[in-house]
Amino acid sequence: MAEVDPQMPDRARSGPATRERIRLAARERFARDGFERTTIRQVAGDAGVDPALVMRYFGSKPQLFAAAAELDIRMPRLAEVPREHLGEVLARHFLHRWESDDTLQAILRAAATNSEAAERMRDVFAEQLLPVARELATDHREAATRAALAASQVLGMALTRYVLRFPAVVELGHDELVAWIAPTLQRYLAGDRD
Amino acid sequence: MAEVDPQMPDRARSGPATRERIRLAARERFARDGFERTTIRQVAGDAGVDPALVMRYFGSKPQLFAAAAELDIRMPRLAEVPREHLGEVLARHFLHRWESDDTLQAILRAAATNSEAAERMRDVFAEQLLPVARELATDHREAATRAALAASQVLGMALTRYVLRFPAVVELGHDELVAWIAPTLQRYLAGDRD
DNA sequence: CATTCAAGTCAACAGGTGTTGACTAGGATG
DNA sequence: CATCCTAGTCAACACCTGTTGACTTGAATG
Repeated sequence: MAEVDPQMPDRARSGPATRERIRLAARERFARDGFERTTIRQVAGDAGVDPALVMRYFGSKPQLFAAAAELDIRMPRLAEVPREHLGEVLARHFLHRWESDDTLQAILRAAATNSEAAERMRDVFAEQLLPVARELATDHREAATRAALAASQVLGMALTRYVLRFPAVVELGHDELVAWIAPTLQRYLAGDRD
Repeated sequence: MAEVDPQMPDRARSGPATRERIRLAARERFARDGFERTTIRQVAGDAGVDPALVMRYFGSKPQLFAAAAELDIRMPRLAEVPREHLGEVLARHFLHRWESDDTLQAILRAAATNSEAAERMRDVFAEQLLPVARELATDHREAATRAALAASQVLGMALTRYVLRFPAVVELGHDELVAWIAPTLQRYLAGDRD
């Protein structure tokens, strides 16, 4: 039977737990420094572990990134949202999503130089926005265009706020940012062209 | 007196010319691969030159990047543009600007991991859009917000089109793209909040 | 022709990288 | 107690990086 706190020297010697500690440390580094500037030795150091253990658990640096960038796409219930408020709900959702953890920042920073990360970013937005656009526009091609345009504004906001850190964007509160951006998303997804 | 074509073995042995060749090769690499993945040896190879010569001319890799990312900010005459067409003129200007050479792509890719490049990107947009916003909004703080929001859409477009290569954005022609984005810029710079 | 000075090359350095394989703890099980 | 398997460490590998200093080339000048 397993003892309760059998006076562990420093930390429990549990496989899955350290694996998760490594994964989170990697996510933070990738989010802050991007793919190439993040080193296995740094991640190992942050997790209090030998670099070889990182390799043992994840196989290679790209695989470590893939694991660190895993994302569960939680979209809000949009069926019950009135069509004219879709832009607002989406703007608020994405803002919260980008700030609740640093997975998306990690993917974005890495995507600038890593084509796998770029592909993952495309997939994320295809899964999140395409269904919404398809429900509003019957034409598939037009729906894809509208979803991508909405993505361009969401990503532009994320880029200027979290990566390039434009002061004027960083200083805006959630409500202000939503007030500015929601109408843009609304028009891209459901509006006319002007 | 200088001979005209004195049967050069391969290329003229001119300092400034090779320096410029190196600078352009570096710009291309930085635009394609970002800062860290670009190596001095690659740039030297592209320019048909020894790596040591790159160092001799530019001093260090960051200084090489700074030289490669030099940009002359050519803004169109905006004084004679009717206020209600500002968005359209700007959208078209930026689209052309991003595609006429790869300097901005180089800065954008590098900016994801390099804080100097991020600062340069902030400066570029401060110089380009702030004056426009200031002419339309008397309040300096509001002008800065409006300029930054316009920047977020321009950069979001550039990111999805040139870096992440969202198919739906890549496939759009200039006119279509302008038709979609111009109203957004117009509203950010000169419109109400909704 | 001899000199000179810029243009350019060569070979090496010191340090950091991802990755590997052999080794060592350490707690549960027989 | 002996065994066994997982968790973890150690030391090294091969390679690539930015950067340096000594050297060579080559064309113009005196």
